[in-house]
Amino acid sequence: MGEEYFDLLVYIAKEKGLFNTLKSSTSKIANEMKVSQQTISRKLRDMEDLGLIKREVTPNGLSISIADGGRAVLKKNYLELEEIFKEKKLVLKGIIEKGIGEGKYYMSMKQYQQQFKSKLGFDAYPGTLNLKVNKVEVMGFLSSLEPVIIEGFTTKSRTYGSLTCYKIKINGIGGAIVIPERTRHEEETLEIIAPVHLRSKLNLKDGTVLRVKS
Amino acid sequence: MGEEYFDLLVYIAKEKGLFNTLKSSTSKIANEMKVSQQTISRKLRDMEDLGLIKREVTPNGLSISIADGGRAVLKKNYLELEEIFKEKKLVLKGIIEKGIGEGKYYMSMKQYQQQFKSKLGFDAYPGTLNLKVNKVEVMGFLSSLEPVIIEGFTTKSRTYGSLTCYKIKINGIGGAIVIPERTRHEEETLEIIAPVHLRSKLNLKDGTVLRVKS
DNA sequence: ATTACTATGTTGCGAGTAT
DNA sequence: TATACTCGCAACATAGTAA
Repeated sequence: MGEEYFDLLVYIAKEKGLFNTLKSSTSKIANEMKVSQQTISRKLRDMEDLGLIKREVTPNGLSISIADGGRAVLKKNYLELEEIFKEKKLVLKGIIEKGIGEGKYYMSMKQYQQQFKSKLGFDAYPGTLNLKVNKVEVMGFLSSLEPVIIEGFTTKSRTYGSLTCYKIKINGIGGAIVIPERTRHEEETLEIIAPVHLRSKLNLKDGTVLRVKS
Repeated sequence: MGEEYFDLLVYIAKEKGLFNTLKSSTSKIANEMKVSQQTISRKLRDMEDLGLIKREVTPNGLSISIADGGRAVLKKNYLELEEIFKEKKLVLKGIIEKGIGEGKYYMSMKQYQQQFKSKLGFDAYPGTLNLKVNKVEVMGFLSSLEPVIIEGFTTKSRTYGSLTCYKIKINGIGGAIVIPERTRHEEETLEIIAPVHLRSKLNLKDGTVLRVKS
């Protein structure tokens, strides 16, 4: 292939862009790229043969510009990487888990409820749906969403931490993923809130596969 | 460095994104990338050692996901290429040349003038300013601009070809670069039109260096 | 079927040096 | 100074095959 020419092609393009001519020397480029002068000399000759660059040798240096072939290689790689980074995961898959009851407890606090209403736009049903998910998939899914911070508070009996929420849709119903402060990073269960009791409304059972969308 | 792992990293990321796990086999990947099974096997092991991927070997295949190091490499390359492709040359430098008179001739045709007014937004002064420029710089400059096509027409005496125009600013005055149809590709002189006589308005003389902006 | 070892090609790198 | 040879060595790729 031609993988070994890519870095040098990027170097040239970064120096003077895709269309201008770079006046330099093999030793100068070699120094900056931390390889030998001989390697740069050989690579540039090879790249010229491959139609990646145009090259003109003068007594005291080189004139290098990127040829159509080189631009094509750069663009191909750019588009591939753009595809990778611009792709945002729109659906998260998980399996319904038996709730452990804690969600119901803190969900009922009016200090949280008021913020759910004002920041998420709905009165949350007092309880959470637990969804077992793949940790890395969650990262990809959440990374494209805007976090909504629900502030914590303290009562005379205990302290309630802040919550990070992400608005989602569950079978068309607007809800949110709720991640309590200081959740273990290895956590593989997400808690989901919604204005209705999702379990009965959507007839969900433990083990059901559920897809939520952003 | 690690240039030889880049293509494989891109392959994995394209398959399943930056966060999901790819279940495949060394021979399947080798087939698709047109290298040997042994090479893929070795490279994946190396990439795991380098912290580019996470890898799990099972009796009937592999689970591969991209690690933080791999994401860093991909992102670095993405940002470099984005810089190269997103950089739009905003200024084009040239030297005022003596006009050859032809511009003035066709500029006065009302069939062109009507289109200048409707498509470029100004009545063009009947004459062009000739600017000697670097061919490759022109390509970089024009590639980021929207071409405006002025249709050709035929009179009883001759045919007037279509013109490709690019709106620009010359010292703050809105004008356009005009490239006649079938211009020689090696042409190094651009013709510029504007609503005023640029030469007198801007006190330009032959040999003056002029910068036009998009 | 897998992955990955060993042995053997092949290619790339760079020190020395010619031009 | 510059580019670009030659050539010894190291790195990479692959065929065969073990596990």
